[in-house]
Amino acid sequence: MELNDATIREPQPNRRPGAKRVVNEARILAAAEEVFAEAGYAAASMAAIAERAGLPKANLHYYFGTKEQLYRRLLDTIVDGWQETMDLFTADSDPAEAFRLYIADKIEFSRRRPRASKIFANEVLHGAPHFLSALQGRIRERFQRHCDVIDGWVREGKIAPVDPHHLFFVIWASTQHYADFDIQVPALLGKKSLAPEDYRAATELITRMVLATLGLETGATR
Amino acid sequence: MELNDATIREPQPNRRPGAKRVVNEARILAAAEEVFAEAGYAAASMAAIAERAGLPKANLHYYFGTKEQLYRRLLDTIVDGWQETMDLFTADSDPAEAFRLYIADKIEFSRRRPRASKIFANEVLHGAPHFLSALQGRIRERFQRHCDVIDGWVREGKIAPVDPHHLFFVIWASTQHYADFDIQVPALLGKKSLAPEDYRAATELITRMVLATLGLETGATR
DNA sequence: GTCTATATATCGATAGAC
DNA sequence: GTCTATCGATATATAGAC
Repeated sequence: MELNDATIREPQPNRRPGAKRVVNEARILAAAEEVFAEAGYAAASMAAIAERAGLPKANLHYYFGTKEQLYRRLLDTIVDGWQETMDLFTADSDPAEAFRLYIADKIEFSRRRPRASKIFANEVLHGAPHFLSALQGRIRERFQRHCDVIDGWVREGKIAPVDPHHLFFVIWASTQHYADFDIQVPALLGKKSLAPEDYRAATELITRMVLATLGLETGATR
Repeated sequence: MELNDATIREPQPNRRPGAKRVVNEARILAAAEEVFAEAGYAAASMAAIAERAGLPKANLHYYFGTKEQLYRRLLDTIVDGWQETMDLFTADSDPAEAFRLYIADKIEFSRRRPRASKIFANEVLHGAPHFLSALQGRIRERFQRHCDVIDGWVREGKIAPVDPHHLFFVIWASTQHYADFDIQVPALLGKKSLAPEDYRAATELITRMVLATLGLETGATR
């Protein structure tokens, strides 16, 4: 379709066809992330998402079909970038530096996108009905390869013997705790919300715990 | 009321009056723990709880009034026993032994009552609407006293310097992970469900991490 | 105390006018 | 493409017979 007078009735004639779809889908996804994180999948309502997106409820179904399709689209985008961070665990990377960067990255994600972390936590908490097959399939396969790298470091004597699976479970649990429990943590610290120094304290403690366990502690805790 | 012929129409005449109430409330609470854990508060239905308890839906309202009252009763009983375990952190207890026992106890709770842990996690995850005031009040006060004990150990040189708040956050996150994420953990391990040795591996790793961080590692990892 | 029947509200999803 | 009106299902809660 050419951009001539025939397109004059289009709301934004200077954009390519479908531009409005892109904008509206982004608005809906942003609203959906908020509502799904606050309420959970089952309790989230399409009406609430529509209201927060500033669109009629029927538009959501026009763009995404069903509530489940909208949710899965959101869940996929969250998890896709999830494992990429783990790619810094390669056979020839420096163990201490790799764990340092990984933990800092995970805490930073908890600070910047707590809602994404909460959506994932809620999904797993209630049996991962939309995600179990991926978890048993591609997610596990990639996770196992990263664990193999850690096992290699152990065999080479670069780090103390450790079960990499459980080590990652502890790192994930600890770092994601600062997103998923971001109501409880400041409440127990007697604060209204978490400040940058709280995230820094968490990063340093978790890093120190991991490095000490692996015999990589360089001495001072900084 | 005497146990004479006048009581013959009672279903269980040998029990005291109100015994049936006790039995039915227990059945309802047990069913509610399952349904609330699987679905979350908002998505759990009184009909589902009634079905699992083997009682008509109206009986639940007769015994507990509203869905929220039933939920709060359940939440309170869960959290009440929660902090008691922390009482083994006293000024004159042995630090290494206290953390060893505490972590083992937390993992054992995750293994035996994963649903209780999930109900609590779901509550906090979605803003703790039924629990925030307790969290900012009595829970925090008691937590702070336990943190003061740890601070005392640091001043006396019994353990390496550490922020007790964040240390407990990491311990809670790691131990409760094996309940709240009990779908993900076996899936990533390539198992159908967690075996006793998995919980033992988790306990030993978390204990080792904490003791190493506090300078309490006795040498061999066992 | 127990349970059927139902009131009222809200859910996801869609038909159909524009 | 957009939005109003509405359908059928399901939610919490309760009235009232037993």
